[in-house]
Amino acid sequence: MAELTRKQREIERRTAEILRVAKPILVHEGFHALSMDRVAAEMEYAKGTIYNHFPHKEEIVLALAVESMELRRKLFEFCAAWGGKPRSRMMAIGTACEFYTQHCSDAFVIEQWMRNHSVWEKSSQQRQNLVRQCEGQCMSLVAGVVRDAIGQGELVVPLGMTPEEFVFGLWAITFGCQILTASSPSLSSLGVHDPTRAIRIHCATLLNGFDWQPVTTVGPYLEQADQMAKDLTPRLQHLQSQHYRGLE
Amino acid sequence: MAELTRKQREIERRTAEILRVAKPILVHEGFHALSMDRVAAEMEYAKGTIYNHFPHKEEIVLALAVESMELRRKLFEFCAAWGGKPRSRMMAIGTACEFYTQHCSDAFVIEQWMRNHSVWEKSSQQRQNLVRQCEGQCMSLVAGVVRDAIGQGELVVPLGMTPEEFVFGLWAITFGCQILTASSPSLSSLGVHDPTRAIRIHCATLLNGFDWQPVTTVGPYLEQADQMAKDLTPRLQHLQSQHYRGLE
DNA sequence: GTGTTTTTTGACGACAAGTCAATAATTGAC
DNA sequence: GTCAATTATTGACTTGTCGTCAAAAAACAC
Repeated sequence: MAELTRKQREIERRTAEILRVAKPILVHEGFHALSMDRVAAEMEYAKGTIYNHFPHKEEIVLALAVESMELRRKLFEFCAAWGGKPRSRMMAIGTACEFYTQHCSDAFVIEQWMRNHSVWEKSSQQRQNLVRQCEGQCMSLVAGVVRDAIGQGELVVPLGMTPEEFVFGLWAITFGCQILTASSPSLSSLGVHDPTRAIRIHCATLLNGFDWQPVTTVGPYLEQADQMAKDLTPRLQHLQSQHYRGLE
Repeated sequence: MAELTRKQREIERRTAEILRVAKPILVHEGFHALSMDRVAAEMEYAKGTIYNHFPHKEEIVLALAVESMELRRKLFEFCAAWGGKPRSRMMAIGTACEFYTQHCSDAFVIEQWMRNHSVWEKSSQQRQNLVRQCEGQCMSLVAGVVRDAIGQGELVVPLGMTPEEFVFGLWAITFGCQILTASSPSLSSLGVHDPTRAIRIHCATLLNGFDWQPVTTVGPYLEQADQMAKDLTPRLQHLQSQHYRGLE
């Protein structure tokens, strides 16, 4: 039994090593540059050995995506419990999203590859479920904050909308902003000079529109957001480094 | 000169034919299934001939994307001029977005492929510019509606935000919703049962949050949106069929 | 009709995915 | 310690695609 575990561990160690080698290739050179031959060559193993770990490169991408999503969930977990009122906890989650995009850019890029049709549909049900599970946990965390707000009488969600559908709006706006920023290099030439600031304003206005108490006007809100980013950044960085240390 | 034009036309006719053949492959079977060999075989030409028209398949995708973006612009042009007050014109544009995603799903899928890193970066500057130009025109149309609202005193955009940054928020939320809907087949299991309705509510609430006059409560807004979709759909369908007829 | 230019063709080299029979290493029974 | 059985590793091989290019065919000019 102990034998089996040692072997098991060795295999897992090498699986992790494959991911470590594959990650910078995927992130910096793109999916097409990530070839099994190249991973094998860089690790000084034969190609067949890599195929013993992953049936195709799409599966490597999804394995990396699971890592990324788990980091995201960690950040969300931390922020969902941060501060006092639900509304400021929601704001903290927004800060986590900004942090993730800006400071965990590898993870963010990997998440985009994961959402690629051809990558997703080729990958195993099992890893798809892991991703979905993480996604569900992130959703639950944020919806939990919304539920708290409703429970405390600070928010009324209109017209039979579920808390999850409420969250979906915020998810769509932050996600959309990030994808557009990443895929439209010329946003500034379109007249959008500071997308992050714009989205902060939109989020604040949206929550005010729902009359989520305490309602905060945009000016003070932006200052609060800056302050919160300053407070949270070192703690999130700590979580991030913990996460990657845990994977070695 | 007339000779040259005839030849020119023949070349263009075949270029269009290539796109006609490539489109269903890309839309229904994905980018990897779209190979030059296959296009050549289906057209009963040699591969080299296809390469005379497009230097690689990424360029085919971008050519299709230009078609798609032009259709989008047409729909936007029509809707930006529809109805009376700026706020209802903005609503019409929202309806156009829904129409585009639901009834021009080919075009919508193509747009997603176009935003793929590896596709975009490989395509020619020239076609990238055509896409950007269309994107810019769409942005201008929508920002124009915002400018009208500001000019008529019905909207105040806060804190030195440009109208384009205002539009960016709406773009992000609709775009984000569409991508998430397309790439998360399990939205419903996350508790999001009617993403379109949710986004309609969010958009209405957001505009109300900005105090864009006339402020409409969510209930009547949803009814209005349904009515507008009913009124606009046949007209948009007409534009759509015109568009594709124009390409033959 | 003939020489020139343009277009089309498909064989070819390069490269990556994924397979698998042969080879090497590990294990555990005795 | 030996050896048969099991397990892991290897890299040559098949298949398929990209993108090129010299040769063949077609179109054209005169």
